[in-house]
Amino acid sequence: MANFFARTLLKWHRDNPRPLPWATTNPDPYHIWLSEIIMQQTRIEQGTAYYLRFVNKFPTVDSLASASTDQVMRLWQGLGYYTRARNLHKAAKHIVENLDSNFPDTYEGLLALPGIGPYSAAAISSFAFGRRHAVVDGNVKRLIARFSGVRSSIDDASTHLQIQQIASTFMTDVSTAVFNQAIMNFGALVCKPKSPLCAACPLATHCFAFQNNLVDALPVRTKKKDLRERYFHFVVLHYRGKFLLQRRVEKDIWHGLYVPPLLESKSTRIPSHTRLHSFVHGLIGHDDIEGIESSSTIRQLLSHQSINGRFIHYKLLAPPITSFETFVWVSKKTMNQYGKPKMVAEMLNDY
DNA sequence: AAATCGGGGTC
DNA sequence: GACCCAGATTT
Repeated sequence: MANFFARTLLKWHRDNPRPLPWATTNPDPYHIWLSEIIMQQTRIEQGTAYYLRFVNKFPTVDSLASASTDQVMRLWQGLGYYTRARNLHKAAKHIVENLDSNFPDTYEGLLALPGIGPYSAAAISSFAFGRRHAVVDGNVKRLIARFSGVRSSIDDASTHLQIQQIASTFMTDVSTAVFNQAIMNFGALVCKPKSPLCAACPLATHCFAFQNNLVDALPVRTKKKDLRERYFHFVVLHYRGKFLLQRRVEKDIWHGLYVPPLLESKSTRIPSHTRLHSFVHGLIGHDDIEGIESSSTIRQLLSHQSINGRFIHYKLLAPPITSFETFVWVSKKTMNQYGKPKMVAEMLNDY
């Protein structure tokens, strides 16, 4: 079975090339690493443009390490899961400062870097250094759950381990890098989540799900919980051609991005005049302001939250008295230096 | 083990 | 709308 799987998979791979900018005949570990971090939980079609921008702006790990946090976050804007960007930057600095700018060339060495977990350690160690570690990503879990008839939830850690072992068995006696590339491509292009191409699938003759009419029932996934509704009232303070942005800090969404100061509430209802003025006073030390306009509510769905955002604009009638370390007063021009969440970037572009 | 972290494409 | 993506990290 293992022999059939690998032989068939690799033949399909030869017949169906999928050019990827970072997968060249002479792979650069920096390029492989960069691509793997960017592609975590991201479709190739979405992430490739970001990869090209990063590798163009930061051609080497040294150039990435010397960049500012704001530069990195700005380039990452729109890609989501921003902890990836901060860990990418942290790892780059670590490699330059402590590893003489050389990437670890083992699975364990890579795993120790921030932002690199089991999948990325397997991917980078195999693609860049030819190490024998089978990758297990969403594609591989789905494909093997169907092919081998894995009935337990692919979200369980024990199932993940089981699939990892099956993949390792299938990988025997073939090039690790080619096998890993092939199995992910196959999962993405043939054994798709919805409407997989079973009629054209070369593995179908030995596929448990196909033979037992369970293709739509596998893989089994754990039901996810409902979204948390949140209501953000962004307060946009305008003063002499500039407006205030604030860097978001840890333990919430959009860490490291910049947003107008926001007042969170339990409903879509606009906060009271009193509460808004008190909030502004806490920010700039006075509330000598004049309301300009308020937007309607904009809804943005995240993986675990539903954000209902509203923008309330004020003009300052006196200069700000107080400030905070996270504040930046930006103009239309300088605002582009800072990474912002989608709904904030769109509001500023439209305003 | 479960929760958390974005945004976009696809059906 | 629901699902899911070259997952990792924290709780």
